[in-house]
Amino acid sequence: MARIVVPKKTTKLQVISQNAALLFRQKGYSAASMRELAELINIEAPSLYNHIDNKAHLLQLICEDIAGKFTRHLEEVEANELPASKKLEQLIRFHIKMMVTHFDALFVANHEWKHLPELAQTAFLQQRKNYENGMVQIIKQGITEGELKNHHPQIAALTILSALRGLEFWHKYHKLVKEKILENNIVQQLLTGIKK
Amino acid sequence: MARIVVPKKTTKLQVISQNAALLFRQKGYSAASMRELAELINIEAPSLYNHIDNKAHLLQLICEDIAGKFTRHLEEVEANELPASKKLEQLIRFHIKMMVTHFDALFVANHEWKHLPELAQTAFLQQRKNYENGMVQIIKQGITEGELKNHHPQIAALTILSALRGLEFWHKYHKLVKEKILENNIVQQLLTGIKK
DNA sequence: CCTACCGATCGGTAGG
DNA sequence: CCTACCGATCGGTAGG
Repeated sequence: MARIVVPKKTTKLQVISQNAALLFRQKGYSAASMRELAELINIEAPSLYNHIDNKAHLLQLICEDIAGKFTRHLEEVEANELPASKKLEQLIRFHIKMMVTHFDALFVANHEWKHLPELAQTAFLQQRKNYENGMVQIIKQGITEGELKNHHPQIAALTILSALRGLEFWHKYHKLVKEKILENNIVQQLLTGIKK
Repeated sequence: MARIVVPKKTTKLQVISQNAALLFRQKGYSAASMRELAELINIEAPSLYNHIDNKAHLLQLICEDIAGKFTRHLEEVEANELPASKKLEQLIRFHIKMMVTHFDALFVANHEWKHLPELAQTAFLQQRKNYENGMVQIIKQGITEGELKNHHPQIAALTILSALRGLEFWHKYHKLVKEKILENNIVQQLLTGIKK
């Protein structure tokens, strides 16, 4: 039997949504026009609608992709039996990796989800909430096991998550500071603080 | 001579810009229309232009006000001779206070500054950069004096600032968790970390 | 502060 | 994938 090779083809829809992520990040979802997007990929604006339903549909693709990646990673982390601090470290490093490899889409998901249609927005926020809850559980585990300080677990999770969400402007330091150094500094600071 | 009493009058411009901050936060600058804004304060849209030059001018007022408040506070903190950790604590607590008292405007300044006209945007980013540099200097001072860990000062400053910028979704917890408890948790976590 | 209104631009459709 | 085009909405002005 012949080996079936599935070529890793980039579909037109993928090209469109990648360029949409770039454009939405640069100008914001509302200020970005479908005509600009079309120009980026050298077609006329109406041709976009052979691949997508409407503008919001594009935003939905971007946000769902990002949410799915984080959700799946959390599940992987939860599946392993590790100390809480190790799990947190894995989550933190994944955030940094995503910021480097999926900068535009992650930025858009973080900033433009308010413009999602109602159903998609509800689903997106639910996944976000689940992710947050997962981190809270890990922190509770760490407190129970005596590894972490007895902080308010939800505040602790939100503080870490908001620090990571702010990773955006670390993107430009990515060229100035070696990535691993950046990553290790952030991990260390979020886990053990800055004070001696 | 008669005592001159200056009444603390809220000008129409202030009413407009407060409502603009609310609207820009809720819908984003680009998606918010001047007609909606006018409706919020029960006048017709063209009447807005008796008080402002244009839509961008409103965004400018909001961002400049926020930037000015942070800049002045930093200068106050720098003027006192205190250990670096105390200075950082003051900055952190001020951020939290601003998030509670100027939520809309701070949110808009953080999220919508990209839509500022070029000159205003340059000035805004310069003030932000100065603020960041001020925090870096404080961290360097703390390292020199042996009080803080020898972290990369700029990464440390950006990590703290991005955590604080994410304060947005703590706004809703403000009713659930007592403000001082929230504040103390955040200060402690950012300074000393979560790990035992 | 209002009415009346304008030019520009938008997302999207029809039809091929 | 294109040309031709539409209805809606936008920021803003004129004139009082």
